[in-house]
Amino acid sequence: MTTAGGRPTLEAVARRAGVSRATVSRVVNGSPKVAEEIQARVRRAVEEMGYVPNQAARTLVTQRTDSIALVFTEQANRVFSDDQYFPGIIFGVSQVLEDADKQLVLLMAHSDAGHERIERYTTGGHVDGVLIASMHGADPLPAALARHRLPVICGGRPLARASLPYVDVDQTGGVTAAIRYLLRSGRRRIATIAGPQDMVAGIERLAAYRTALDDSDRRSIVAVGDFTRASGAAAMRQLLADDPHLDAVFVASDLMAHGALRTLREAGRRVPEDVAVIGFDDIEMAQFTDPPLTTVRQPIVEMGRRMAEQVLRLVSGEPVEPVVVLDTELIRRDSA
Amino acid sequence: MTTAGGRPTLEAVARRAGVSRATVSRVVNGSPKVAEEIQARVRRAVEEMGYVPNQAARTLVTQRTDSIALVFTEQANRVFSDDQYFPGIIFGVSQVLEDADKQLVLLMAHSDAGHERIERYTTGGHVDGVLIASMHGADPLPAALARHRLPVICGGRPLARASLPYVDVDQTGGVTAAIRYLLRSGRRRIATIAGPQDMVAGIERLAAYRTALDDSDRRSIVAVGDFTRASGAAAMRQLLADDPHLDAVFVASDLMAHGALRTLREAGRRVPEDVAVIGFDDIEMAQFTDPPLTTVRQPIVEMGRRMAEQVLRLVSGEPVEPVVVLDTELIRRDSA
DNA sequence: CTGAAAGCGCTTACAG
DNA sequence: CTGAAAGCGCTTACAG
Repeated sequence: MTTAGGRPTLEAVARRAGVSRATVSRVVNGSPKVAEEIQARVRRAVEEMGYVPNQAARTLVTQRTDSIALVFTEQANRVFSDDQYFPGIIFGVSQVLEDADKQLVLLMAHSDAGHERIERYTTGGHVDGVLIASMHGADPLPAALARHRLPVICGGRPLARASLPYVDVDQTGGVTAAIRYLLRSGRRRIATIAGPQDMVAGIERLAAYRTALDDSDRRSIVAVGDFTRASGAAAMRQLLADDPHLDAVFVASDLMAHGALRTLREAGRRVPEDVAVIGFDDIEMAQFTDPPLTTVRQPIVEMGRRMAEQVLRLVSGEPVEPVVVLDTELIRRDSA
Repeated sequence: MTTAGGRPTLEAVARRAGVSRATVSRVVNGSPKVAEEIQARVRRAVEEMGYVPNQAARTLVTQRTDSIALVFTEQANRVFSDDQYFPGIIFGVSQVLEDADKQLVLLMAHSDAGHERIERYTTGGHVDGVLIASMHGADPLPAALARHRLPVICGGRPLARASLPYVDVDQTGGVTAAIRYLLRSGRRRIATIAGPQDMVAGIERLAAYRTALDDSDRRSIVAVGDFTRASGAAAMRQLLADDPHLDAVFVASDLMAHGALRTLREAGRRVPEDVAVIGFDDIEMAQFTDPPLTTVRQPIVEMGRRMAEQVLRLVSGEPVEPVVVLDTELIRRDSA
């Protein structure tokens, strides 16, 4: 009694061990109320036959999949660039899921059809819970998932009205620390390169920049990028054209800051003497730019970990805090 | 007739449409031999009830999962750094799988227990095929999978004796082009920072460097890194200590080259005047280093795509070429 | 503590 | 073209 793939079934193991299917099932699932001796016999049979439970059959009856989906809906340009966000989140999530013996199913959508496929897949009972790693605009997915009563945790505050539990970093605190530092060190014309304004991280960092400047009565000088280096380089050119006398720039991601640094070098501006630059992220690269980048550190891997922990809690019916905010920290290097 | 999760079943749809389960199943699966009118009736019922087939039930009978596993067995330091390899492969694979309506299941192992879990999972009938993205040493996983007759495609030539189909880039061609270029431009002491010597990419790039130098009768000067920036910076320091007069260095990855660039700057060496630097990868960052990096471009996303295409072919019973090698190309910028 | 039996939600020959 | 029925490989009350 083996499957088409040649794998032995519960039935086969039971026969070999001279017990019923039910007993083998209990042993395999670690039920305590099986006689020692029989347990040993079953275990031996399992071992000898290389038995592995068929997950589909198990899922069909238990209604559990032991899988968690991690959803990225993102354009090529960002995933493709060496943005640290994606691998960082994936890494954190996979660590926690690995410990919990859950499977990580990665769902990526690069198109509308892909979006629909993701909705079908997640609401189709393939996974026990969903992690949404990045959202653009008022993504309808979270609400759709909530309607199906699927446990969902978002990375970053969802922009849609639906209130779902999420994990985020203290964007405002980080940006405020950066701007205050610039102010304290005597910078007078502080510009910013903002992130995409359809993403909450982009929106919140820009808002925090504005608020921090308002307090100090400096005027804001803004260009918008999309978190890639190329966009940072272009935004810096625009900023320099808009205000040739700017003496500082807060950049909403390290990658964009890297692009801005190149533009500044090409324009003959010295960093930090002429222009101070502060990034956001503190990816490894920040230590290797010229000059090394002063930046706001956000704990991306930790964010992935917390998201995974929260969804696991939800899956097992425990309550979770609706909002988890992780600390950010200004890391001083040489660029400001 | 709905499931515990509240989702409607085939049975429920059939009842509503006034037909049998078999007929609904045929319509849902696109069987052509169902009367037009009945098809319409069924489709409407499906629509109205928001029916989505239960994948577990389907898998149980068809023995297909419509999922493909992508396996990474890697230390934290590499996944965690902003290495382009992982997201690039994931991106390429996910594009192809998305088009084929297959699911990407990401399997990561950071520990021995994780390794075992992956073997259990993949051989346990959860996926139709496996992609192994990076291997260290003579990883036993490929052989284990082959034993279970699971379709497997490797990224890079497997080091273990087992001969499995793989997709790779033309490592030797790329390295040779780099070294010859250095030679032609009159460099006399050409060092290398090699990748980890338990990975085939590390091994082959070093071997190609040696061969190319042998031909020219220059002696080799070698330091070994692990593909991270920090290791590149350290290796460069060692190289400078070993041979203060070196005038060129071929670095086996762009990230390590970035680290090497910083060390050279700290040591007061000008690039390319004093020391020419050539990297390998051509990730986005290479355009933004100071100076912009001359490097060997390898098509990582394309490699992911090809791996996915191959495994899909295997899954559907078609034959595949045992070896696919993608071209590499020397990209000239300012560092050499 | 152990087993017989029902049932999870599908697909697919087999009849008609 | 359509339906009744068997069966995929498990888990889990229910008896005993």
